[in-house]
Amino acid sequence: MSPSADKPLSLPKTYDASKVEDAIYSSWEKSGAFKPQGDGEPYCIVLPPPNRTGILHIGHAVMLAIEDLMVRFNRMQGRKTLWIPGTDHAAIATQSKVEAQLVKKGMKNPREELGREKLLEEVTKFAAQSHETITNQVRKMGSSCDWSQEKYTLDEERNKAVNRTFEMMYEDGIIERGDRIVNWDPKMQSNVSDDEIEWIEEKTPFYTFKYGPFEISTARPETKFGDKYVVMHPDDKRYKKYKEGDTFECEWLTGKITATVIKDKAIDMEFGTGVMTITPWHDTTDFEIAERHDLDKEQIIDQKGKLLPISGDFAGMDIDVARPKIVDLLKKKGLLVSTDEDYVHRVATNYRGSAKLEPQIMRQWFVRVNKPFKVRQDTLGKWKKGDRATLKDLMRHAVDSGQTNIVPERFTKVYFHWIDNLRDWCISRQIWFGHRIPVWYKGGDIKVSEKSPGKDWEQDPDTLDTWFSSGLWTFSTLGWPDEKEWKKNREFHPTAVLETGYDILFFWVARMVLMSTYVLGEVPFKDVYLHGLVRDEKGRKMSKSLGNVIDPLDEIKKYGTDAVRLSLIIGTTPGQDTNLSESKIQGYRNFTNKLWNISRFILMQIGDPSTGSGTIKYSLSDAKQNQRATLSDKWILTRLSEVTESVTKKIEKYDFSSAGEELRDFTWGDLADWYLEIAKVEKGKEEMLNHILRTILKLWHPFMPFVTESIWQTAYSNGQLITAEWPKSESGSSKTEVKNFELLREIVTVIRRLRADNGIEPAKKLEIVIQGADALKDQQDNIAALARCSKVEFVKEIPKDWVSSSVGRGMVGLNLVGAIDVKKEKAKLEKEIEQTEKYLKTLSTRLSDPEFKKAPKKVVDKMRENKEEAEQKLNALKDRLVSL
RNA sequence: GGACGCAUAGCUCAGUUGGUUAGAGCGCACGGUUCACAUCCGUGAGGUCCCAGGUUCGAAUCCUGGUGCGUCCACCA
Repeated sequence: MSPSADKPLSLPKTYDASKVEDAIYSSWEKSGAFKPQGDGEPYCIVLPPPNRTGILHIGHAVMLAIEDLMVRFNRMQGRKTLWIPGTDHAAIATQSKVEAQLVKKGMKNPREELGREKLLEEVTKFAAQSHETITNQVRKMGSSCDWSQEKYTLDEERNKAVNRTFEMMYEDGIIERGDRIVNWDPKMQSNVSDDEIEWIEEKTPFYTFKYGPFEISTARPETKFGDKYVVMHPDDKRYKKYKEGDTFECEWLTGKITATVIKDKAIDMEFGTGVMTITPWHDTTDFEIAERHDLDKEQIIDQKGKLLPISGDFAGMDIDVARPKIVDLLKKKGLLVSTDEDYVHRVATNYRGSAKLEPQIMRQWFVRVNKPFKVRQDTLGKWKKGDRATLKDLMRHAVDSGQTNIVPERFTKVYFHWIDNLRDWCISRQIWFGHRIPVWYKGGDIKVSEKSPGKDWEQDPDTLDTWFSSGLWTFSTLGWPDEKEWKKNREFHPTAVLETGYDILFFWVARMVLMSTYVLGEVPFKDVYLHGLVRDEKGRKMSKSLGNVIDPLDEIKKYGTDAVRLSLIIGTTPGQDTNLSESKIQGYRNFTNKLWNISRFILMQIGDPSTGSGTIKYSLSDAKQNQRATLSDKWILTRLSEVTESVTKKIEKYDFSSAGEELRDFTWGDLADWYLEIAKVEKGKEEMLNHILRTILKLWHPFMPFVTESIWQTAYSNGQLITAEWPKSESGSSKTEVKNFELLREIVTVIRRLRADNGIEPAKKLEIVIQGADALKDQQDNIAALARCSKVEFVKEIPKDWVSSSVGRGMVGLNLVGAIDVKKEKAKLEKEIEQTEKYLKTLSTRLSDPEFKKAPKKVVDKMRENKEEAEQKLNALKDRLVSL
């Protein structure tokens, strides 16, 4: 019972996370607990690979906290659990970061100065360093992933997967090369995909010029050199007299030109004059118009952002420099009609570097999303092998058929909308870091092959979009296309869930669906769980410039990993952005310490927990144990069982926040504040306490792996908590006991309030009497201890000169001899009577309404019960008032 | 222009098929240190559930309209 003198517990008063976390982590890793074990149902998550560009940020921390929670939960439930870690080479991001570093060191143009091989060496070196940093940080978060299976998006095996997929798609005709308009980044010297565009608002002068008989407006006069088509809407009455194909002479930038009238529905009649000239080489819409009408396309701006000879005197000039000069020229020619200085439009920038993008027509590789091909497998359900479908069809079907489920559900709509608007995916990039396109050229011949087909063949210099390899991630990490590896891991695919931020739903999630359904005929994951963005306490995005960035590693150092994890899980809902403040983390640090002290108290109560009587399970269905159990035991066991069941269900439903909150309320509000207080009075609870402690440590483990494991290993010498069995809820519950215990709590609270209201110091012991709670007659000692009273008595009527208050169906009285103010006491009672009467009235009207019969029985019963209780309470109050 | 989300206590947010007199954490006020924990304990104050209609016996919850904030997509000559 008492702390055993011969084996003093070495638990300090305060939990110090920084002292134990690293050791615990490496003990887990060494023990092999992170590896899939047993022959339970397979459960697999692939870690969204962090980029090898820098350090772990708060978004990663959310991801790791949630994924580790799911993984630990499933592992403890006996599933054969595998969490595969890895990193992403993040092609453009990484190469441009290294280039920027080299420029900072004094290099002018790293690509020219170093050449392909040397630059790649530099980038690879940097990526290796980043890898060390980032994986150590992933460990710091407590992530229980199987490091022996770590993968890299750019390693040899993943390259095989990429090449194999490329070959398949090329064979099926859905990878094609073509001259099309792409988003060219003049700074990066590469194109980027539509999804990588970030639109930024910009105020630019908006000029209106005379163009023959028309007026046209533009914010970009520097692109207008080759313009020789004037386009209007076919239904525009203002320009009825002009017919498609009409030509006219007009004075323009480089002198007289012949322009042609084109009619196209892409024109917005409301905008500007309803007429525009087009620059097909440098504008997506214009390009499409030109394609429709088979018009000439001319390049005006080169790939470095300088004007070409077509611009005459401006040739070689930077576009920003040329623009005002071009306007001057047109003004001198008398062609400038007006200038709107307040015009705001949106310009396309690269979301990774915020450089302005310049559309260009270039020869690139594309994945055709709308082109039908012969489906390779029957496994998707909708198609037989050989049926024709498009990649879009596959992507839509995966979610439509319920094979993949998105949480929260509303993102399903967003997903479908994205697919509907999806254009062909440009996959070639003009950078060197990444998977080289497995295509070889010799004269006019093209061959797709991993290795050189022979002498004089030259490989395509470009690399693939980083998302091409990321798209394969769920199965390339499991060994595909290597037959042996893939066979070994086949059981883990489709993976259970893909957990990531909603901001990369399009970039990544959708592309994984595309790749997996195409290559394997199988969805990549059963569920998608999307978490929200973490913002600062005012709801602003975290950014270096605002100085509001919360670095998870700093917080871990200060408050411990468990506190950081809880702060990211509790109070957040899927798909919803959350605000995080340091004080929130502090609050959860307090809670970890509370749990520590709860455990410390229990361990001191029960002495040596690992020996004891040997019985650790405590069950109400065991008659012997049931007989010995007190009211508080039955209450806490029932609650524990309820909480176990509810928390399990909530985690299964991805409702982590609510699960954590419920556990916290139970641990702090029920266990610590009530049961442990009673345990100080009622003795002989060793087995109970042991059972409760073991259960809550297990329940908390997925949320707070470190503190729980630390306590577990201090208390129980055999085994680790990480691989312990998840608790099961009991079938037997004691509803009456729960109710009675709640009444006990209410009585104690009422007494505490009475004391506070009457200014009685807590140290002063008092006599109390209770009227009408006979079920609690054996609880005098507990009530006395909890409410700090010297004597508790059950009576028929409360003495006149005692202060009182209603509780449940009865009254509680407190001996304040002589101090009672009858007038005040009466007023208090009258007010309470009034409130109760009002409440009764609403209940009565509702109950007597014949229509109320429509309500479910449960509701009606509950309301009847409430009414009865209120009536008894009213009687008690009235009696008391009379007696005064 | 299209779609989505949010609006509940001073702050951050729960509130799961509509059903007790709407909740938590933080903050605030008051009281408390021997005996697990001051990273603690106890008590309390604080709400027109954004507004207006509607459906219903019953609405924070469902419907319609509006206001404010935010996000995504498309377009911007």
